[in-house]
Amino acid sequence: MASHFSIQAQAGPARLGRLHTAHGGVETPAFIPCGTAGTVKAVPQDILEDLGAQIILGNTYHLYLRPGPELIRSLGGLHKFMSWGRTILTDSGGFQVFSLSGLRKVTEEGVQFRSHLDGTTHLFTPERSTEIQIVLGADVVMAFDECTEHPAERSRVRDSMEMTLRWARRSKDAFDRHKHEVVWGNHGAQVQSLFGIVQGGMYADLRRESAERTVEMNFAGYAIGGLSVGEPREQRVEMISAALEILPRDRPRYVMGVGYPDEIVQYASMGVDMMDCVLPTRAARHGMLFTSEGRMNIKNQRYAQDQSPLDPKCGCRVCSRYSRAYLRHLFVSAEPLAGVLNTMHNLWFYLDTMRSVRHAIGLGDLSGTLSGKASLA
RNA sequence: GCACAGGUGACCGAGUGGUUAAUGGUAGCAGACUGUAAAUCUGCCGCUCUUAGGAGCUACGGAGGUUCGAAUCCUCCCCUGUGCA
Repeated sequence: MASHFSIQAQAGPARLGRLHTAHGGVETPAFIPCGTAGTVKAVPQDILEDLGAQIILGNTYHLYLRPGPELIRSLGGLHKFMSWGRTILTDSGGFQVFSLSGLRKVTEEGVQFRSHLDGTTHLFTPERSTEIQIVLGADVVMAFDECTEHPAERSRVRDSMEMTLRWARRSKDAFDRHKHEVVWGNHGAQVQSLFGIVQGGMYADLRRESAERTVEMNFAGYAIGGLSVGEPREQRVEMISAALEILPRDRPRYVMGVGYPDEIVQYASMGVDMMDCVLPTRAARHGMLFTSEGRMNIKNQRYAQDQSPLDPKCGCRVCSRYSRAYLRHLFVSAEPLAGVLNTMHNLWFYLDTMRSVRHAIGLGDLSGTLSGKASLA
């Protein structure tokens, strides 16, 4: 059996749902912390569980380069390797086609990367990416796509989109071909599922077409990719709307790489079920914290003697125990604990925001959630 | 006391006649961060004015001097380090 998705309540276009995988349920709308290299940076797995993360994201490209899929397979798969018993979604490496643009060459066959670690050359194809993700043991496998750069001419976006569609087909074929080859632990059955990815740049009609043609391939879920690449927010919303028009309502819909707290609330209210973003974790390590009052930079001089918690309205372990003055001290002193505590807070803020969103959808009214939890940029 | 070596902006440390308010670091102040090449990157960082461009002032231990022009050359003095007495 493959993982499946069920919807429990709706509030307008927003849905309260549950994604079932071999590693437990994921209540949606869900925020997915990014754990690129087999770790959500700065946070131990047990704390991640305490924060309420039900799913995390791993990255095929990074784990492939180091420590390598065969090593992870030999150690029992990514879940066991990193001691994470809940759901894992792996990104295919498609985003690295974008972010490592100076280190790769794209052809129809796939993408040739020069490793950012040691300069060696590696070929990623839809087949290879899919196989690696299967070997890693990801619960949700992402199709290998090209995250198109922005801005881009329409013809360039169309070509890129067409290639992503062909790569989606190849990913799907590879997935169907291999998915019974790997049997993990006590589950006794292969229970991974594959999501397709909608592209189409900043052209709404291309977004719709990409969605239609991706849906024709019948994936377990659908992602909307190629966003948060420098476009204005209104445009992003427009592209998400265009794709959501087409994507089936009975499958999970996942917007990749977003966003600020108020953004994820907004997208959830539009009917998006899953979102991931490095922002809360990266920003935390850089001293930027999200609070009910907006964002704050903990390194600011004005917090040097501030004995109050980061966010008086926050229920997280960091806010209930440590002062702004102490957190500032840790950050300014470059103490590793600064990154740990800051990340714990930011992730709690995101995950708690999603809990509020789910609660509101359950009550049938999302109206208060946006303003109540939003941390404006 | 003698001999070397030095004294540069908050600190460390380049510069050895003009393009030098003075390279780089550090510290400080602020900003950015969206499927993580990110515990990273960017800006500011002598003082006073200015709407911008900019203007004025002060500054390379101290005091003199040479020169059109000195952190840079000369003289004397003060101080620091090392070595010898």
